[in-house]
Amino acid sequence: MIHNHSDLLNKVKTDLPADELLSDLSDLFKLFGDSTRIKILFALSESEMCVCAIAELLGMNQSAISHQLRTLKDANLVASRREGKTIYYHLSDDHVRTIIGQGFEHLTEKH
Amino acid sequence: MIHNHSDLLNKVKTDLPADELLSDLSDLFKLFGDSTRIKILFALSESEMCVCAIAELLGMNQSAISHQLRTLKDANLVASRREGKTIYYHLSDDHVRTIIGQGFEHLTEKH
DNA sequence: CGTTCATATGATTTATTATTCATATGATAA
DNA sequence: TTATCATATGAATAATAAATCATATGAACG
Repeated sequence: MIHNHSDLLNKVKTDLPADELLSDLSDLFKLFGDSTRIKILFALSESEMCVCAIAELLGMNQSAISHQLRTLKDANLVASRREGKTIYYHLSDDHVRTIIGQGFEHLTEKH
Repeated sequence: MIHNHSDLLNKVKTDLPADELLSDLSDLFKLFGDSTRIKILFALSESEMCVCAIAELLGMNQSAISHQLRTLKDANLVASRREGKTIYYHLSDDHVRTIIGQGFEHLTEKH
């Protein structure tokens, strides 16, 4: 750490957002960083779905899906409505589609 | 799983990308889903930096930063060049900025 | 009511991953 | 060549989190 970069450090340090914001940001991306959740979000970007439909679509058990839906709901990425015994989930806003779309572009645009 | 949603399932199933692609997508987001890596990427979006500068900026030891840079390099999110004993890292393309920007927007646009 | 269906939840197990420590590599300069 | 500086790497530890199992909740309907 001898070699000098204090000028650069000061510059970057002032531009870097607060730790808490960066932590929130990584927490957000973490939600997209699991294949089960990405599949759920992708499915919901097509259509509102109930829990057991998602479970059947992904070939996973109901409990696992419920846990992940809870995570996504706590983060306000999805919302739900009840209709009798069934609970339907949907994306809570369009940012989810945009973020996934950007990731997709990154993957597919690479040669 | 008695209640019927096979029509919906068939529709969504055809639109859902292949498992491998969705897995790649979550792997991509996973890289942004760690606060150390997000900080590194953010810093590099300001300026090319050497390893020890990043370590000093984040208040972490050199080894931890090196390990994370390796992860980011393996995923082609960052690239490096050598100048004498020093190795400078930079973002490998603009998608990184775009993806982080989208996440940022999502966070800040919420009331 | 009690039963059934759809979903949620808590606890446990299992798997994954970030950081640390010690050491290796690789370039430079004396 | 030896010493030093900057970085990389392997192994081990520690922390986090996903899936599973068993069970709880809560609505509808006989």
